[in-house]
Amino acid sequence: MHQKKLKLADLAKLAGVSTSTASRALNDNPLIKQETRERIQQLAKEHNFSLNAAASRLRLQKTKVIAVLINLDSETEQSIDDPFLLKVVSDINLAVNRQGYELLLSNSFMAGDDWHGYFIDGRRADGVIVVGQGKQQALIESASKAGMPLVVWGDPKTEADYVIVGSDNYLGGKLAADHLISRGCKAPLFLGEPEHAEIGERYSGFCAAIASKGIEEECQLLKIDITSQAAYDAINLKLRSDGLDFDGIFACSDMVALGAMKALKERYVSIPNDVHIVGFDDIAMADVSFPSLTTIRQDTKQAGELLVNKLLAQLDGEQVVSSQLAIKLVERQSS
Amino acid sequence: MHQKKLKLADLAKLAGVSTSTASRALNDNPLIKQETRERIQQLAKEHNFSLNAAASRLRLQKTKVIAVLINLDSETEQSIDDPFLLKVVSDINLAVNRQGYELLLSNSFMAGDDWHGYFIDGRRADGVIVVGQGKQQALIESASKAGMPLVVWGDPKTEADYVIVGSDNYLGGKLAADHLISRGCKAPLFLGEPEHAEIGERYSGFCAAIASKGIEEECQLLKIDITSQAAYDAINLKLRSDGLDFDGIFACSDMVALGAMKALKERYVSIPNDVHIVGFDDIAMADVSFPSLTTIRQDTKQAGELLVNKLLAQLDGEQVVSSQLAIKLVERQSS
DNA sequence: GATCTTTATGCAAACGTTTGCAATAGGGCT
DNA sequence: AGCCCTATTGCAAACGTTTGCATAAAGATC
Repeated sequence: MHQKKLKLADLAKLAGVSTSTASRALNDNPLIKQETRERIQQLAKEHNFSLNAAASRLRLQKTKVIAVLINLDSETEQSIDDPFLLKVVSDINLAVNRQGYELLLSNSFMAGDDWHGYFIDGRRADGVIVVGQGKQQALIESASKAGMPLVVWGDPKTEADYVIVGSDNYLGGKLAADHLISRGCKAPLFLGEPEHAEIGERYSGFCAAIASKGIEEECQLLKIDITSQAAYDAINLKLRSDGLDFDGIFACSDMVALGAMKALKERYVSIPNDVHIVGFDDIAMADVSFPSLTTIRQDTKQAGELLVNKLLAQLDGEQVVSSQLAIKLVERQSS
Repeated sequence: MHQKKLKLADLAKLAGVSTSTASRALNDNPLIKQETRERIQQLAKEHNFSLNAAASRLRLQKTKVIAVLINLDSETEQSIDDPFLLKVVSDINLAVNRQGYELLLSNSFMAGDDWHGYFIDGRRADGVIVVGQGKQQALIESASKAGMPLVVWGDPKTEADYVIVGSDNYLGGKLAADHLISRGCKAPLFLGEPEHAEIGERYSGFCAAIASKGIEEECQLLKIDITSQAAYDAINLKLRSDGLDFDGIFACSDMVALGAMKALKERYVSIPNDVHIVGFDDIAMADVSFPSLTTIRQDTKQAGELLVNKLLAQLDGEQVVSSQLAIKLVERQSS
């Protein structure tokens, strides 16, 4: 078993100095003689000493913690299933750590209605990153109004008085449409729910590109949930009722694209000969599927870093604005 | 902006009681008259009051936090890519929350070498759940020896003096092999690295079933990393050098299976006619791939709950032992 | 040698809870 | 009236840091 926990005072006694000196030494305060500092740090290491974070946070009124708030499906309280969002969280985690902060993984269930109260007043975190397309606009709004340091992963073009980081969804939609057209598509189909802000932008970009080629007559929109199952079902249904009246698909996410692909393949629709498909996200699966999936890549690593940096800048009192990540078309076999 | 943060003393003053009464009231302590309790709780709600978690933790010597330690690839410091592990984390999150605890998402990079010191002495968490096949056996061992409350996601058959929760990998391997054989496979191939504990068990179960049918002569093992890319490359290479000298694959994970499937499809090997495939995990993609993937389902929801419950039991001083989760063969088109 | 800097350290208060113990009031009983 | 018992509340200490201010020692300047 473990020996009794050392407190700073014990360490100080061991070193023959006062607690204040020990504290300053561990924090590398230049007020303390270099030599003393090193001696105490060495001693701390030998004894596996660690500061009590609770005490430290109480005294400093800072936690060195960033909370990541994942919007759960409020109906089912389901955990997130979309691999893309989980990847974003994972990359945020790394970025947070690189800055010496810790990551509190939370969700709408824990945080309740008063996010500022829970996280900030409750001294659980210094700031919050919100991830995931929730219907929680109102809660975000009011937390932001209450002065909670906050950055949101979403569509950066959205008008809001809080900071948003996200991809250039409009351009993504445009690129996807241009690509489909360049492949000879005459009757492209958009698969997704444009009411959702990010997807709405993708749809706008998509439509703009389509319109500029004058083929908007033949362009269709199929509103579905952002899951592969929904895409699979929707495409199946559509093929049964309308037949194959489209020759290209732009799916609002890779998971959606893969669901659609499966439905098509089951009915022996050839990809990309009969239907060209473009997805969005570039999750790992996009490269592994057969045929591999052409898609618009979102840079999650950069996203994580940007989200964190902007939040920390806010904590430093800087004025911060929303910003947009570059996206990139990755051509593969499906188109 | 936000009004100045209320402290418990302020709330007490507003209610016309002492701090101690207010504290007890908020914690629903029966020492306080029911009516007073309700009045104070009501008042707290009205003023969006929340207790300072730092102060509370300092006083209580408890954090009500559980840390989840994800073993990063120590070489590349890459974030996790495997959708299955991320799903496990996500389900742990829910289970943790349901118990009224919070989740600190951490990794080997932050925790350093002295996990007990960092998490427990540092009062960052009350206990730790380790996820992910790290080479960190030694660190786990010593943290456990130091008395750190700990549960590990891994292979529960492994001899260890800490508590492990995981699926019945041996049985999973057996089921997979039996299934392949029942489909007429005569020359099955195992895809994965048996040095890894969990995969080793799957391989043992697989071999046992194969041997009982007397076809071990034709059985092959292809050692690869647990990524779809590695599987894709390995199968490609094998087809080129040996030709198609197997008629079934048991992949150590779904991602691996999907990588293998892609390589086969590109060479027009028919699935399941020429080669039957069984994966492991049952990630969302297994159902969406084409053909959909037969696989051994691991129950991540139950895993999350079991991991958390066992950890909390340890915190309550109970004696806890490793345990095994039931798995299930999910038959789909690939076999 | 007296005064002023500079350098290095220690003292003690404060951060906001929780809780053992003491205190008070009210009621029932003899 | 005196006593005990119960129900409810308050006082004050403690959790382990960090930091403004005071102090002490040593060197620099006149």
